[in-house]
Amino acid sequence: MLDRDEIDALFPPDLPEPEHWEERYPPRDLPPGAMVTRFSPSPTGSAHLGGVYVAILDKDLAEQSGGEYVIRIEDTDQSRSVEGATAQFERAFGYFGVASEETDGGGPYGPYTQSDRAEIYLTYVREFLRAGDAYLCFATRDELSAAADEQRAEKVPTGYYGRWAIWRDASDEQVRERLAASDPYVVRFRSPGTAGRVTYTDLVRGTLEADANRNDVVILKSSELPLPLPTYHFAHVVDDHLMRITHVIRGDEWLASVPVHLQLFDAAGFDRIPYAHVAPLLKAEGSAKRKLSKRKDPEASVDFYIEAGYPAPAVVYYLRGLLNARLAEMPLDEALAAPIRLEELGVSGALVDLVKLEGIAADYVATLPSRLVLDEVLDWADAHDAELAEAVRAQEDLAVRALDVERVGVDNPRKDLAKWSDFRPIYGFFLDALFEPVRDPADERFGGLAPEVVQRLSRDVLDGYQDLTDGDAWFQQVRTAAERNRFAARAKDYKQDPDAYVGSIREASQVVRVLLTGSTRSPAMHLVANALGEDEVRRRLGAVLDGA
RNA sequence: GCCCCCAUCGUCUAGCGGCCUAGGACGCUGGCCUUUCAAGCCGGUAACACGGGUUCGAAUCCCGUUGGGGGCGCCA
Repeated sequence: MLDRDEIDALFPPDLPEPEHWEERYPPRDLPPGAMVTRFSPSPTGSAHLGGVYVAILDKDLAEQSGGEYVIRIEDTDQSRSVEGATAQFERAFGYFGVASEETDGGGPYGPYTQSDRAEIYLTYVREFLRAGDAYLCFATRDELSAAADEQRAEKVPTGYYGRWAIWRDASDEQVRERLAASDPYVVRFRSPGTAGRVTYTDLVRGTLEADANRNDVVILKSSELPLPLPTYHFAHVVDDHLMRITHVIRGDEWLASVPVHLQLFDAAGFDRIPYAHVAPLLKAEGSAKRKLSKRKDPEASVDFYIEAGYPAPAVVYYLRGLLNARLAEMPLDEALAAPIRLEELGVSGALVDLVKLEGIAADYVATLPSRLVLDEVLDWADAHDAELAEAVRAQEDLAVRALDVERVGVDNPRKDLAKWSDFRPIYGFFLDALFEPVRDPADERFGGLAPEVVQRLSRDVLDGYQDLTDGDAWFQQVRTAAERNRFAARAKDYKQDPDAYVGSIREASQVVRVLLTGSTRSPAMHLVANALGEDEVRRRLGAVLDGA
């Protein structure tokens, strides 16, 4: 082992001792049972839905216990950091209500971005080196991959251990020689290396057992790097200890690394921190399921939900229901306020079901007053659909009236809006700027009726048309025009004797609907007509006569 | 190749040895209501992966098989 002077010479001369950090980040003064959790995303692109999923858990647990919820940015792989990712995170976390007070810009345990904490890690790396719990490794990438090939060929576990751990027991002379030559090195943990098994308790899965770690993992990356940073394993141990985290909640892809982490905590002399490993969000692929992937699945990115304008409470409610099934059975308001319980988390991953989310979102939007819906639509449109924003602002009162149709004063409001982007296809026809009059009497939306019939119907409805507010009276105008054109006045009449008519009242109604809305689906026609006003109704019904 | 985790309707799940002829919700589907489309209401469809044990008794416990997921990086 190198002399202490030689080890210290590898580090900045003014590097603090561990005591310095221990004092700077003292144990938190919190009530008993308070949980301190942390959400630690990597800024490698847009935020992942799975991140929001875990963050909801983290934040809820901290808040319900009177603890703290920390957001820490894990950017120890500088080459993968994406410009602007942190800003995007902030927007996304704000949208879904999982932002934190304790992150960069606030909080006594900062900085909260790992690349800003390099000095802290170095203190502890030096400490490991001094204690002989770590050593310098000059192995090249080629040597490492050759070792792995060999291990696979011998059908033994891959890794840096045993006779493949070529620098573990290297002589001081060898090390000094490489150091003198300024060869790049990494710092590796000297694993206790004992064979055997470890058992530990996971808060989600209970007692787990695995082979003890004997792999000398890298704890500090290459000395070649402009800023040598630790690997995840080491940063996790140091940060979660110094930030006084009480519960490490993370994706279950980390399960296999627990034996390493446990050894690192022990070697550092830190108290172990309980783990809760959360199953990932899944995506169906054919009959198989796999982890929701940001690369392959657009719905894995939180931007997907923000861009489509899914209301945040609906998404959060859905995610909470996946976390704890109990919450999915409760009404939204109640479920958002109810605590999430760690012990109720499922152990196998859940499929993200967009159909179910749509249903939840539609139910939620149906509970909102029209004015509020429109405000949300406008907020969304300002960022994602400028044309819609302009069209709505030009006729805001009409837009509110449009939303009122079959929403206000009824027992069962329409559930036709799941997300803000739905407004345009469903209510856009109300707005002059977005409505495209139907001029072609042969348009396929009329369901194949003869163009002359379409035109005659339109003309007859128009003849003496009144903007009646009584639904039956209003519709009587359509019925009269329909009868005059040999449509059955009632669906039943048509059913009894189809040959006596050119069609039923249904087809005739559809013609009027299409002329009025451009769509084969719409809220009750007389309400639409009332909202539009008589002049506009006449304009729209008449459009199909222009060519005649 | 080695290691770990998981396994109830299409989906989310209830179930923690007898209350299970397996319950609920979403979906799908039939009907009712309705001038259309929704909404609403009523009904239907559909699962304990397989094979061995243990037990008077197993969806529940044990073993194995199969299937799925994850890990084995100077990525997190």
